[in-house]
Amino acid sequence: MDPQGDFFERVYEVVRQVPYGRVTSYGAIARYLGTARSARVVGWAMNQSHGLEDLPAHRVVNRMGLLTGKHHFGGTRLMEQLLENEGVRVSDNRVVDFEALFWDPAREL
DNA sequence: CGATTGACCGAAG
DNA sequence: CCTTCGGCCAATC
Repeated sequence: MDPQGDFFERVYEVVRQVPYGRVTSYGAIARYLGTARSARVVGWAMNQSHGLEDLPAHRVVNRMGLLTGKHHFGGTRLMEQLLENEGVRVSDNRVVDFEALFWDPAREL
């Protein structure tokens, strides 16, 4: 049961390495993995990550800091609550001070 | 097997 | 400044 191989696994691994109270973007992960132009595939990997509790998908947002994936969190504000629970303030589906909270694996790692 | 979509990003008009 | 288009990879129809 691993049709995608280790690609998705790498994505999950990076997301797991995201520090507490920080957020990253799909493109940042894609760039770190070498699939810079395939940020969409990273999004697909997240789609598979629904059953993964160890995957803080709520810390993954798009490059504008928009909680684009919040619709996939069960149709609730769980994603925003999780973020605010970590001290990340969310205003209208957008991470407040996103630039300061942005964690780039290719830069920090 | 061909066409469409998707939790994106970047450039161009 | 805002809108539109293209690209890139994988999964689903």
